[in-house]
Amino acid sequence: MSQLITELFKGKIEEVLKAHYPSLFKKIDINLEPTRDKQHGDYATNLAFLLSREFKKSPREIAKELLPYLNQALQGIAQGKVAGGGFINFVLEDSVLLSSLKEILKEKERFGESDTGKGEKIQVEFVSVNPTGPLHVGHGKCAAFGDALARVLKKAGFTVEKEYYINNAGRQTDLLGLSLEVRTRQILGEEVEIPEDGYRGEYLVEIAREVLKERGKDILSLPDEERTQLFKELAIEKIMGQIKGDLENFRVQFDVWFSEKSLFESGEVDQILTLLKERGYTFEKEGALWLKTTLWGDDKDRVLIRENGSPTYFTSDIAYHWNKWKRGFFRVIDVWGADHHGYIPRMKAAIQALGIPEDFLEIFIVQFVTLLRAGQPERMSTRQGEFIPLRQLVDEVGVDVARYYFLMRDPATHLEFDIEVAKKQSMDNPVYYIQYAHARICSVFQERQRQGFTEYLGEEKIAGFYNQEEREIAKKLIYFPEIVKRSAISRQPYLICNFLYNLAGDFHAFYNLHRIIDKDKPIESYFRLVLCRVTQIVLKNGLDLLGITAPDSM
RNA sequence: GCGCCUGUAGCUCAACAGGAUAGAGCAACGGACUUCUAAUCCGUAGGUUGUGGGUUCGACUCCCGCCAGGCGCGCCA
Repeated sequence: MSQLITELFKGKIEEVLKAHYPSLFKKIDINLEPTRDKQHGDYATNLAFLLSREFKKSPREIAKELLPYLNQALQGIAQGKVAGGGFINFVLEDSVLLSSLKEILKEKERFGESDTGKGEKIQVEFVSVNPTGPLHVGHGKCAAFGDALARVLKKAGFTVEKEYYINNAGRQTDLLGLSLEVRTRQILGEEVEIPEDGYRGEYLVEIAREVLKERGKDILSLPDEERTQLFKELAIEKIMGQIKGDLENFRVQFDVWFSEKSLFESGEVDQILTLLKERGYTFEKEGALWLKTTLWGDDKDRVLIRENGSPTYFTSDIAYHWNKWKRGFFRVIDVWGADHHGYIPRMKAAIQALGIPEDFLEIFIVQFVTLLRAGQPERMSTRQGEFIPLRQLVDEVGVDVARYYFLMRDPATHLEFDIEVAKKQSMDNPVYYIQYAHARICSVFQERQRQGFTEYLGEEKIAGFYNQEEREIAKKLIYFPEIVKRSAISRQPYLICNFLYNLAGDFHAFYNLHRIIDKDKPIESYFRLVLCRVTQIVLKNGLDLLGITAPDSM
């Protein structure tokens, strides 16, 4: 894989600093970034501002001093100029851009990869919805985020495992089983009511019908304990089946489906309790066993074992994270819905109570989605049985659009998702804008076929840019691996969305201004076709990271 | 009351771990298809970055106070 351009750059700048400012070179965090304004060249550094503090000289003066050395070190890569109050602006040599394009041609679908992650094992656990109902739109946002994040991390050189934690133990699942039994009885005409905290969603009626069809009504005459257990298992099995189906339909696949129940069966929950007791972080009060989470900044201590002797969800969660730790991950990332954010301090505390470094666990909170339809907000809550299933949204707008809308923003912010806008196949819709660029390129290649313009002129004919628009595209393309890297490190897949959107914009602008295939100018045409090919590769690779298709025609 | 998230153009959002004149799309207005997909492009207009202080060469960005909205504060999960 090719070296990241800014890293190459920074290495050279460091050499200069080392040679001329040896005392400072370690202290300074070189900031080199692509310029926002083309007038300022391709890359800029604020180095002189940082040095001026130490040397008590004006930044501009320092920049001027530094410039000859930098230009010498960057010979053949870029040349700099001093601008503004002390910025040093660099213009990349065309030859660097051109050779990078050739590398993209060679790397194809691998382009964008880097060794940022050094193969470190990292786990992304997401969705992990209680199997008490189908996935709704909010879960979709978690699913899109977790999945894209995993893809991005992998591209950046991490070894990634995607995991779903199945909450198949505890009181909620008991209630679920009970609710299903009630629904089944209701179908048979019995006058029974769903328990107060039970699940009232229509989906249980459906499942009840299935159960009756498959098992017959004899199921209801089984002995109490057996019957309760069976209804619980059936409910979980059916609902997990639905959830898996919904996720697959949404192009989300998991490497591991981890069962909460297994933590009890393996004795890990008991082990964790013993461990915490041994470490001296537990105490008894009011008949319950508590963990001193306040030692690590939690608001209050938390119950591990209830007065009635049963462990809380928190306890199995601790065992779960202990299990993750034992599996040798370098980091684990939990993606949680916004309603769980109050849970973060206690989980972080638990990690530390176990003696695990705090930064082992990263928790990302995904804020809610507000669905709009004709200006009417639609609310979601699994408990009340009022929600828009993910499946329904996907049926309406498609997987590509749904995924893109969920991914295009920082998940920590509230998302307004207007179904009507998303359905429009128009410029309101950024997904189509990006996909359209890809389809257009495909169509250019079809046109090439039709015109019989198929001769291969060879790399040596890639001589130089014919206009500014081509150069802009090339500049953007070579930055893709760095965007992937940044996206991975900051855990923000939406950077990929922004990048692709801008790249598509540059391509559309180029396309409208310049004829690509011109039989009278074969070398020029050939170069532009190469540029198209390379753009196509990057668009495709970027869309892959988002789990979105790159259509050949639209 | 406490905690977390959010506040940028009429609307939806950018601004890359403080950088140069705060940018896109939509909506409005005006242009570009006998030529590789007009789901596109080009242009005009639109701003006291919620508000008051502070930190510094420089603040949408960091710190403190206020205001507004969302969410959470169970021996539920």
